[in-house]
Amino acid sequence: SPTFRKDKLHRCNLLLSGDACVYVSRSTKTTKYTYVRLNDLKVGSVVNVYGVVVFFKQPFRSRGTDFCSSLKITDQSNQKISCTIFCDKVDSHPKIFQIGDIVRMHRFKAQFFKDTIMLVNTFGFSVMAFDGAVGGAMEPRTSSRTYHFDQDDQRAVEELRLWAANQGLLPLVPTTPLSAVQPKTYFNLTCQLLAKAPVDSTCTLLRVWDGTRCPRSLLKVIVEPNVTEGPSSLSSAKENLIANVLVYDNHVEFARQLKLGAFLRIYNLRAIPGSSKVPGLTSSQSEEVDHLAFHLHGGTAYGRGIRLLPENSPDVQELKRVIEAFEEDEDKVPELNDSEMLDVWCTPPESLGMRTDFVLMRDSNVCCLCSERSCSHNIQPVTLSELKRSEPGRDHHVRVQLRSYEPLRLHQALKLYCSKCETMQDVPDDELVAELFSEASRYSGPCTPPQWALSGQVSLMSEGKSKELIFLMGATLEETCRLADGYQNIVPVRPSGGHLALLDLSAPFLFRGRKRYYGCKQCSEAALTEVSAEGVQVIDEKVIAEALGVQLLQFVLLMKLKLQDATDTLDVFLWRDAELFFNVSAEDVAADQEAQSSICHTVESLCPAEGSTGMSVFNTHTHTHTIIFSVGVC
DNA sequence: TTAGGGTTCG
Repeated sequence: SPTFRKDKLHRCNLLLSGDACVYVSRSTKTTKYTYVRLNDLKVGSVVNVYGVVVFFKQPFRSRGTDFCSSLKITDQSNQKISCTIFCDKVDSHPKIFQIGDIVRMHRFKAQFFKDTIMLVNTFGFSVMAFDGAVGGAMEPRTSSRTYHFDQDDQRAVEELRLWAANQGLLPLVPTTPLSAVQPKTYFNLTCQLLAKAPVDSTCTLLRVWDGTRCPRSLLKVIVEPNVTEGPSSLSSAKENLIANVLVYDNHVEFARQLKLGAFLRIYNLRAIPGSSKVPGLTSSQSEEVDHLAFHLHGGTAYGRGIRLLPENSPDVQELKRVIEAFEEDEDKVPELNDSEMLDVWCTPPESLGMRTDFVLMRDSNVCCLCSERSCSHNIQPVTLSELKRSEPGRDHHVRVQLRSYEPLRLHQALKLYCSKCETMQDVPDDELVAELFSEASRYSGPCTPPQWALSGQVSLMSEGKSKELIFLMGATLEETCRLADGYQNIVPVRPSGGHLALLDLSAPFLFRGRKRYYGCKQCSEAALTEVSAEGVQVIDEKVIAEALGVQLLQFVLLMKLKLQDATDTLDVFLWRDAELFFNVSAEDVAADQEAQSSICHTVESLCPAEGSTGMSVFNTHTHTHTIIFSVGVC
């Protein structure tokens, strides 16, 4: 089509009939982009530029329909240029982490505003960001599936880094640890989110930490436990490190979307000494005077905002090291050293049997929905130290407190289990899956779909197609998910050796609504064959997995709990009966927010608040190498 | 279209 732009990706719906077949080729010829210096912008021209960020605002919701980012950049010409980006997709905005980051901007229009020239994005724009440190990672931060980045780009980034370093543009301390926060100052904080709670419609509480201890006592904000997302109580050592951050107004929406365990950078956070009134408090906070409160005021002045930092960013890696060091220190258990525990944590469960491990089940007394347990409840409780000395193969009751649990981030408790080879693995994160989709769509070539497959157009939001199976090629993860909203069964495929094949099995082989299904790499012998709907009411994941030669992986929950009584502590694993214990299915947990919240509530209700004498009774049954607990509450 | 850097209601 003449309306297609060369070297651009175009998306279109194709309606094919009969044996019609369409090949869409992508040019491998690369365009040479030209970049202009910031002192050479002509009003009205659309340009590509490189620059060092000297000021930025994270994307914020504008009064229009888009998010808006605001930057000021400079380059070797020393000209400082303001840039505005409007885009409804936050992901398309520049991912700026700190002053001194480098950006590459394509298709920005130079225009006049208040007697000065500035840049605004135009149709087809793209933005990339890079670490600004000399010798830093060259990996571009971009959401683009396909992007152009060659040696010239690398050189441009390196040159800007050197220049910026000589100009002293990189801040010496981009963020301040809690241990160095001064009262009455504004600072940037890199931290992990442990819990959050809405305070009122204009204010949300974020409980964060960075593993360092603020020498000043911190404001203790108490909100109703039932509105808190995340653990309502933590060990006192950990509690002392937690900063309560109150975020207001426009930041509330962003805060609401944050997931527990996320790594954040909060910009322009204000440390306020002394008492301050906090809405919705249930304790007499105002009497406390010598404490620091942290406020993220409303508005975007001075770049106020919050950004989610990716796990692989160097700052997050460093933060994790500090946090882990603290946790290791706190978690020292005499009978098991940390590396041993870590081994277990990362070891498939079949080898857990080689150790004295414990699996918890929830007792019928706790929750009426649970089935009756076979153990009897007139067994006298034993202490943990007695239990540890006992021979395997016996039933026990123990009266203990649940001191802590891991992982704090629920999604890490969710694992994929292969019943055939009995191995367990983490659920691949979206970033990895998206990359697999993107990889699969990059390889094109002649491809003959099997005779039984019909090619054609699909429209979104089709209902009642429970017997339909769609093989989808060349779509992104996002597109696949969107399509899965309307279709029951979607199998992503890629061309391979002239035929259709499944994607790498690290990616889900099947999407059914919000649910994703994975196959075992080791045990599957995947081949694309026709799935017969005959004799079945609904084509479900089992039918499809079997037809495709995929060994279906099962969602399971794995948690580590630390039990404590007056005599000892005991680390126990909750695995085989985790679903019964929580009264949710792991598969639902993978796709359903409500199931996730239900687990949080259960764990929190069993983890007694600091100083409480609340006790739980755990009934245990030991056999060979595993002790099974059945839990009741007294 | 929106914003167009420049501290707060809390």
